Amino acid sequence: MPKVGMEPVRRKALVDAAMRVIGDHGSLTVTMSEIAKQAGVSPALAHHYFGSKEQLLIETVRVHLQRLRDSVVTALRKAKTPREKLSAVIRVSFQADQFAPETIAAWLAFYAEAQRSEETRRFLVIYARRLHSNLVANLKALCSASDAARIAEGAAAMIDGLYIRQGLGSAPISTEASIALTEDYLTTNLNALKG
Amino acid sequence: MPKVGMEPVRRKALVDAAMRVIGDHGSLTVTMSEIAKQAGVSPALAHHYFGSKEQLLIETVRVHLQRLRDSVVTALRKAKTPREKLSAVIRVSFQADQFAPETIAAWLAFYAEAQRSEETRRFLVIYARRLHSNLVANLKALCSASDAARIAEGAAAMIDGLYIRQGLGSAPISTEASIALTEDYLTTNLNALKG
DNA sequence: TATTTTTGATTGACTGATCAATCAATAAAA
DNA sequence: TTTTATTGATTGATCAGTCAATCAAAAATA
Repeated sequence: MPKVGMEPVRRKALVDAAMRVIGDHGSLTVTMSEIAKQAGVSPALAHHYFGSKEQLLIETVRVHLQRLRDSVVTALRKAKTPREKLSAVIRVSFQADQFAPETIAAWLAFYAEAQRSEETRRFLVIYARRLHSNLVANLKALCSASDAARIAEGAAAMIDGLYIRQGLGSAPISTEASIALTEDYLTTNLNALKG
Repeated sequence: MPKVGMEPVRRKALVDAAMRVIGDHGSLTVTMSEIAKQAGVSPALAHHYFGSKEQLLIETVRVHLQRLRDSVVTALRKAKTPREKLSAVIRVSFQADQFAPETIAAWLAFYAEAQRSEETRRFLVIYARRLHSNLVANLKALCSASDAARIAEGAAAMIDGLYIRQGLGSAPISTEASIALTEDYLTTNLNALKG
């Protein structure tokens, strides 16, 4: 079996498996065995590459936030005007894979974990700040800095809130409806300033 | 020691202890021992009264949501006009004890748990629906039913989002700022309809 | 009132299961 | 042969849940 150069392959497989298992389970109290099984390796190998369960979970957060970031960067590049860039940021937040119930469940679990794990919190804070600053940067082209800060705060909260409510699955909102609500928030606020 | 009629006293103590320990710990992976210790009783007694850890946690959610509901009812009674009632609902959501970091951490943990525990989800869904319907009921007095539904959806999402972001502690927002943002959302939307 | 019986409250000690983490051993490439 | 990949077996710790025993108040009885 042992071919050389498996490390990056296994790491990716384990990180992906962790996300899937955590999403299905809706909690971080998943066993290394489950994750390893999902990745098609032994639990011992997971420990070999990550050292500990905690480290694997932290890596899982890091990698998935990195991917999210890449999506945002790509979407921002495609958009031309500030208003289009704002829409792009919103759209990525609600894109299909992010809005899947298991993905939401996983993020929810990580948000809870951030209460305990300093490193997990650090990554989530970086993400939150980036979202905020992307919004502010483009809003500034359309209104004053102080208004931009306020609107960005509200929009970010709304995005996160729509997420958590989607996770509950009480009143399942479609991707389009979520985007529409957030877009509407921006539009209404910007119009109110003009008028 | 044994005085008769301790059951309700112990149940309350354990439910309160659970909330505190979960909040401090930022997770539901707390031991019955910790909870019992915090409540000043033995772990065995916790099992005696609640049967299982899961049942204690479910009771904890139920009791605390009930208290939240009572707060809302009281606040609604004091408010006169629909617009005042909307403000009352918002204010209760962000009232001091609800906005404390440990309380937020606990709710976050329960939201995550709702992915697994049918009963926990049921209670949280009931709360979400009630928040929504309180908002809709009073908005209807100020705008059309369809606008009311939309605005309520946005406001509820914003409230939940401000919560989760507060929990992260990245950009700590004050109670007043959170209330202001949500109020502003309502006002701006209602004005946009009039204008 | 004094004594006995009953019952609710309470716990220490124990058990069985689970799980993260370790390690020594194996197998295949280099 | 040395290095890298991989796992089965094992360990040690943790914890939910159980149980038999204790203690003291209350209720019944004398």
